[in-house]
Amino acid sequence: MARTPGKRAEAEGDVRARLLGSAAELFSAKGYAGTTVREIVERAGVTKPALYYYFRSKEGIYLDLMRAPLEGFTERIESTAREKGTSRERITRLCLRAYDDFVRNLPHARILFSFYYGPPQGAPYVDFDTVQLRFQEIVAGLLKEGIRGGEFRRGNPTDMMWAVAGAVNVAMELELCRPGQSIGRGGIVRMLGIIFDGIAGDGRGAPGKGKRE
Amino acid sequence: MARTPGKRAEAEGDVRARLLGSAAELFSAKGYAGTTVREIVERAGVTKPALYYYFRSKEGIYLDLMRAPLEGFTERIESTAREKGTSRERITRLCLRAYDDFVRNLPHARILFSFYYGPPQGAPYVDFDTVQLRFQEIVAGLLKEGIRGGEFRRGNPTDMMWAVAGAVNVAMELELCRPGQSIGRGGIVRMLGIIFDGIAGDGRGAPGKGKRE
DNA sequence: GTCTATATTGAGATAGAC
DNA sequence: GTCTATCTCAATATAGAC
Repeated sequence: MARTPGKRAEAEGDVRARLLGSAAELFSAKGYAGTTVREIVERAGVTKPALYYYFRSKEGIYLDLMRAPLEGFTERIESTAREKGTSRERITRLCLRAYDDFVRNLPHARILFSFYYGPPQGAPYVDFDTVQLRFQEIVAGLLKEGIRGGEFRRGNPTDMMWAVAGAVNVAMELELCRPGQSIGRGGIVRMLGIIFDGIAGDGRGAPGKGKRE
Repeated sequence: MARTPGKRAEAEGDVRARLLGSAAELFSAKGYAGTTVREIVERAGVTKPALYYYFRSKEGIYLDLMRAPLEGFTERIESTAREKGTSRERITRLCLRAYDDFVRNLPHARILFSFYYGPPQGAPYVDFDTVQLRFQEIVAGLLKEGIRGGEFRRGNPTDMMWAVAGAVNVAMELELCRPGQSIGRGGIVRMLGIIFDGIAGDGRGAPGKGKRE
């Protein structure tokens, strides 16, 4: 709980915080199973018992690490979804907000993704699905609104949602796996533009600008 | 090399093949680091020295396992890309072919994905990037052709490629992470339809069918 | 609170019999 | 070719001094 720093508060600051930072980097780079307690404490400049003192186990420091970035994400997304605008604007804004959150917590996101797409590696379960499902529901809801209001064509909102989610995923995955080639926020806006306006056309207009004749 | 089965060829067949199958399932389910050779040999109904006899190490069986599904993929994709049709048909066919290959080798694909999105877990490097890049190049090439030929609007073919790749990825990831909700080949065709024709429109036509007035 | 030193377990790998 | 039995090492975790 409330921590009273010991007699000698070292230059680098709180031992607990250093351990958390060290664990984030290592889990992110080498995975849960691939990271050893020895590495975590060495990078933090302390010894093993310090880790076992603050967190009860390797699982403990992992869970403490993952709690923070997931908390609040859903609230931020839901509040963003309530902001005004056309359906198109609101969907774009929502995707950018999710992407911003992702980039802001890149090391944590890397860990979450590696468990989502990969095996659990013996790490304790962290509920990522609920957050993701909520995002998908909200996008699908905005698409339905857009269809009902005549802003979008009739069609299956679930399929549309997956196309949108695919675009956001691609941007995140590039940021994760090919940082040099990342297409960033601009890329998301351009991909969404393509999804909204389509690739097929009269061969003269550019997507997002090509008006019907 | 050529294998001469020992005096007693057991009911279940080749020990080597059983070991490979066992390793595929376990690596796929628990990751490389999370899988022990003890588990592999137990599931195969043999003992450790058998594994070390056929493959020289844990790394050895892993590499033997991953070689097969990657070999030939690029050739199949390139040959598919040469088949006739409109750009739109050819892109759709290409995406479906890649997806079919993915589904056919699901356990191997799961392992590849877990290393692509996650940390290497101490497993030896397998070149997945080259295969993926080639696929992306081919899709981008078909998109450029479609633009040049007037079938598609002008626009950035790289952005279009990412939108297409995102759709294929989503279908693969659903198959991988939510098999019950998988949207399958039909889902890919519908998402590509949305990407080609766009979501925005006159509010009356359905994507893929909505003709200009 | 943080250390040194150690217990304990389970991993990958091998020697050598058959 | 496949086994039993074992080696070696590194991992998580802890006891106990300061």
